[in-house]
Amino acid sequence: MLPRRIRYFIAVAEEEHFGRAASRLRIAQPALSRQVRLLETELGFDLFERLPRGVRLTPAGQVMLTEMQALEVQAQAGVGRARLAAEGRHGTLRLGLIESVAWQGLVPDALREYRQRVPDVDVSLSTMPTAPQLERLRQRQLDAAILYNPLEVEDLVSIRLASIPIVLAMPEGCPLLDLPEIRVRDLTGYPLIGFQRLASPKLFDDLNAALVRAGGEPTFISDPMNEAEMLALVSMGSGLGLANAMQVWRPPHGVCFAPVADLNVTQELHVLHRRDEDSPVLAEFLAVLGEQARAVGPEPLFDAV
Amino acid sequence: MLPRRIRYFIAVAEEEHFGRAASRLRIAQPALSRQVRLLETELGFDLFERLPRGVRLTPAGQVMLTEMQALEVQAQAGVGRARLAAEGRHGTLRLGLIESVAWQGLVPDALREYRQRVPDVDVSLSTMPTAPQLERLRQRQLDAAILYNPLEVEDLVSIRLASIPIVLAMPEGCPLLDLPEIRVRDLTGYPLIGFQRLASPKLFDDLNAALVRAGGEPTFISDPMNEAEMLALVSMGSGLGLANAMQVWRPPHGVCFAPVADLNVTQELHVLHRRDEDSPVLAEFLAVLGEQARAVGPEPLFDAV
DNA sequence: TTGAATTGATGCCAAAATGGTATTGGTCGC
DNA sequence: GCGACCAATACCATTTTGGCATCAATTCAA
Repeated sequence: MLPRRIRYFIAVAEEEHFGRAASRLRIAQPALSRQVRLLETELGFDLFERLPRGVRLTPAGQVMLTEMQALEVQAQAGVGRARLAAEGRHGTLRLGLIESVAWQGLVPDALREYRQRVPDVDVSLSTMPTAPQLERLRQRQLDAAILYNPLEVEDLVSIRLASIPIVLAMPEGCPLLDLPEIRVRDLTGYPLIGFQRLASPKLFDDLNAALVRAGGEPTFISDPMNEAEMLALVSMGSGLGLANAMQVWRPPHGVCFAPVADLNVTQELHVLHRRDEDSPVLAEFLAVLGEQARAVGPEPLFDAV
Repeated sequence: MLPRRIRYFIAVAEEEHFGRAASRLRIAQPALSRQVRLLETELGFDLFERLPRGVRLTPAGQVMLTEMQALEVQAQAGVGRARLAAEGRHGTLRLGLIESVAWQGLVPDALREYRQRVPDVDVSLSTMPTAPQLERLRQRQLDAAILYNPLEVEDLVSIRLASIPIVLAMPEGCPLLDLPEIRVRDLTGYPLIGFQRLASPKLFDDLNAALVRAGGEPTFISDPMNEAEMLALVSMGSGLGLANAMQVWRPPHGVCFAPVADLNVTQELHVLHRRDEDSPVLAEFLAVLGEQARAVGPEPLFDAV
């Protein structure tokens, strides 16, 4: 990865002998002689002293040799790093995700496995809501996004990773906790804390449909901006909430979770990336994520609750 | 000073556009296209993503760009240093010298001036006796040697720098110090400390001849190995010594120096180098030495005593 | 002292690499 | 759909590089 003439110079300088250098380079001696002469002409100063018998490096030649040998090493290393990047074993993976998925389970497991497999890749994590993730993904500020229920992402590739069930969030001491099994009907009479449809339209609609179908009569008493706010209200005893099962791993103080037997609503965890993105760094990450998703199974968190 | 294809790659990567890169490189676009393709084939991985409109660097290409830009800088710098060396403004000057000449006067002045003039040259000083200096000079372990009265150096170039007078070394309180002028005859009766002829044959012979000619009757009482040992004996009050005037600048404790008016013996300070040595680093150093020698004059140290 | 051996340089031609012009194929914007 | 844009391809010219034979200078040995 150095110019031919420089490689030739290094060979002659190391051998201090045109003949030996030529055979080492597998070219004829006159050709080598000429290339070195041309290099000297190009540089404007001599690299070798021509002695009656053999050659010797000039002081400038000695400096040149040292410098060019160092350059060769750096060139090799540089190409090596580029090759690692081409193989996905070096580079940067910019990953956006919903905060709660990073706590436990599939995503952190996959990240741990990925870092172990390709330790030279820098993984940059940014937790943010769905909309900003999609925006940054399209703007090439992220390489992949992990979020729930993606909508209007025909321009992106979306891979389903897992179904995360919806669980009931109750304040401590809630009578429902004593039931062997909670069903939708049991919720009748309790105030329910909802959320703005805008925050997650599909979940909102799924929940409403499921609650009605199961014979419940949901009474939503407020609509906080996000899941954390909702859980805060639950914790204050304002009512019950329906939350993503991932919250189980970091229950807010004074909040208990339990599955609702006949509420068959899930959030679909997806990983998304640009359709034109073919980086091996990303490909490897997607592969690891896929393996982990298959290993964990389709509904990993129900049992854990 | 990088392979053509690498330079081309850098241009295209920086422009992210083959047409612009081609005109910047003053070649036609198809030629550039082909060279980049060939580079990719050679490397075994792609550097650019070909989009319907324009190109974009792959992750490997981005790494490659960074690496190759750094390489270009290092290559430039390396050739620059070699060029400096060719102009004598960079490199290494390995100088051997007799310890005492480095203390004051011509040699340190010249070194100071030289370092100021060509600050990029590393000067390596080794103080050693005459014989090892000549040996190492011939073995190319030194570039120049500064010593007294060189003999049998027909294979080397020898340039006379200065005549250093011989002065009388006396212990403190010596009665001779009260004389307005010391002459050889005054030394009669004092024990004289000599030195082994082998250490400096010419000085030994010169001194003997001069002492006899001036009517003295030298009585040598011992023959130490070198000047430092001799001065130590003088300091102990064992007798008087005849020393190189350079010693004046670092008088051993309890030793006083004075010229001997009618002892017209000098040591000739020479700089020597190999006959085949044409390094600009050396040439510049010799020039500085020559200037300093002319500036200081033929017998600089007599006045200083 | 002479002749063989060694070593790098030179002359000449062949091969390979590189460059230029014309053109194609694909996509975008109007 | 038409023109503009952009890179790729085809084909030929030019430049660079390589090989072979030979030379020139010097060394070494007989």
